Amino acid sequence: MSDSPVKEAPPQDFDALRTAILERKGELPKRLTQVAAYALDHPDEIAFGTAASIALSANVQPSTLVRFAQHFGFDGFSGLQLLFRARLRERTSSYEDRLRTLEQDGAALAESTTIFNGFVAAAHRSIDSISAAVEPDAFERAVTLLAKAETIYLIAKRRSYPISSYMAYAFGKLKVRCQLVGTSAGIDDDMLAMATNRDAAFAISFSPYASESAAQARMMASRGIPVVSLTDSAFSPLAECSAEWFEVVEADHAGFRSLSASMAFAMALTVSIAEKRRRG
Amino acid sequence: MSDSPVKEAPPQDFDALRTAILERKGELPKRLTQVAAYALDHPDEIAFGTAASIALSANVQPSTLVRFAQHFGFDGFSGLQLLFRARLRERTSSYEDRLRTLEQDGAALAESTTIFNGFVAAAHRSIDSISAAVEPDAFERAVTLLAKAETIYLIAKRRSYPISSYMAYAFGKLKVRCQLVGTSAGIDDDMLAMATNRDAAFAISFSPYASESAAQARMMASRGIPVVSLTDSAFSPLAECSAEWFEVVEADHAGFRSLSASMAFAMALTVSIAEKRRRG
DNA sequence: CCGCCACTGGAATGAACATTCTATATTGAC
DNA sequence: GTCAATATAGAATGTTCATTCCAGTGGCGG
Repeated sequence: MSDSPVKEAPPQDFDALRTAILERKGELPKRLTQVAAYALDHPDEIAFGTAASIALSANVQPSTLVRFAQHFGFDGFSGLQLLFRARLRERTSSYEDRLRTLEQDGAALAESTTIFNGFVAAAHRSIDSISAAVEPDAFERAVTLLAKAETIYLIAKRRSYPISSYMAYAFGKLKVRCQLVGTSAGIDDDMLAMATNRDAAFAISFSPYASESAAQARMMASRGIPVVSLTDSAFSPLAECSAEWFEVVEADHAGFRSLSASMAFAMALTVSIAEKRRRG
Repeated sequence: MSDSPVKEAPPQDFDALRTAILERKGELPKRLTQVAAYALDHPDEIAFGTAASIALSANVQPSTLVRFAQHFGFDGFSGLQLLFRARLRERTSSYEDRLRTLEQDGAALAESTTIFNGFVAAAHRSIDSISAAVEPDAFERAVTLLAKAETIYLIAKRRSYPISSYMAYAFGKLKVRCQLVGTSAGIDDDMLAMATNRDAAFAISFSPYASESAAQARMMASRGIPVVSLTDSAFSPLAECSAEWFEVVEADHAGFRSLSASMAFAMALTVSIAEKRRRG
């Protein structure tokens, strides 16, 4: 009893655990060695399975798993399992742990620095996620579609507007004809009315969706004008009326999103379109 | 009872489920739609969480999750959860070979894919570089300076305009008074003339520098109005007349720059200012 | 205006689960 | 060879969880 409260601290991340296991694997009892080997060989099983199912496939008793976890300082098996799950999550976005370290520093730093670091990390994650989410084939189809349009109509309101306005600027430089919709009040619908089916539209809208943008995109689609869209959820009203649509989930910091990933996407699209045109 | 045993078969993999959800999202009741949106937007949460924890963060009842799963032919929530877990298992590998394609650039890939990858990589580099280049102390001083201004004048033309327009949008949401300069032709100087030394300005300009922006910033400075600026070189005309200035070098791809890093910086600044004000 | 039906929230239920406990087995020392 | 100490198996326990059930609500058609 006298020394049991002196619990050694459990490893905080998967790598630390892995190291600890390898260090101590020589001095571990037979069954625990067995568990150790199984854990390192089948980490996914540990992450998803229940104690019973893991015990079965590792040929040990469930209680052995618990004792194994306790040997490494965890309260029980569940605590250990968390590390295996966290590992799977982070596989996807390697910047998540960096973000966490940044957030931990928070205490000593000025608040503005914390916010800055937060946005930098969020931007990184967003860009990782967009590069995973965009299908090269779909992107190519969207480029083809927009490249053969006579005029590209850019539909965007509110938060999305800065993106379309930069696209309009770049299109101008690249000598691609485009029409920015949503700039000054009132005349939007008149401009859209001039679109023919030799044109195409690119719409951007993030939650909460501006109902106008959705309505305008739908209208274009119903007139046979192909619509490509960028949005943040498969549930966006834009998705259903678009010939091609892309999902970008901007990671947020404290509820605010920077448009970093969307900007990268928009530029890639813009330049790709111009390039495709230039080649005929 | 007569037809309830005729259960429709549940989707067998994540993509099938996703498709099914999107198909039926129109005819789903309110709460189930909410779950559907949450599920597609936060698949990782569903994979790892418990029904209770997921219900909490999706703002529904646990029972709703079960009903949702049953609507799609599963026995219960657990069956649906299996799909989300399977997806995560598979993604580990698919994410890795996505990275591999990113590296073996050019060879067999469509040009648009190369361009896309290029912009993603450029965005990453830009953000890395800005997080290294911005001095926390200078950032803090800039925030302090702008936070105590009555009105913040945002000066930006051309390529920088999308950034300032997003800042203006965010400031609006955050109830910080600001004035966007450079929007419609002609009245800029009149607006700036109204600025007092209780105000402040934030100017953005990248090479090739719009001479107007530089002139306007200089004019503000000469009237004792503090100017903070974001630019891409120490030789920028903005640097010399600014109380604080920051350098962001957007990595370019094929000569075109996305504004990813500038956007992250702008949002960090905007939110920091609002936060500082809120605290008094 | 009334009654029906689908939807929803919340509590009740029962199953699955991790953990603990105890009897038994194994190991190593003297 | 015997004893002590540690490890292990398997049953018992108490908790957490998904699921079910029921009452209340709102909307729609008669």
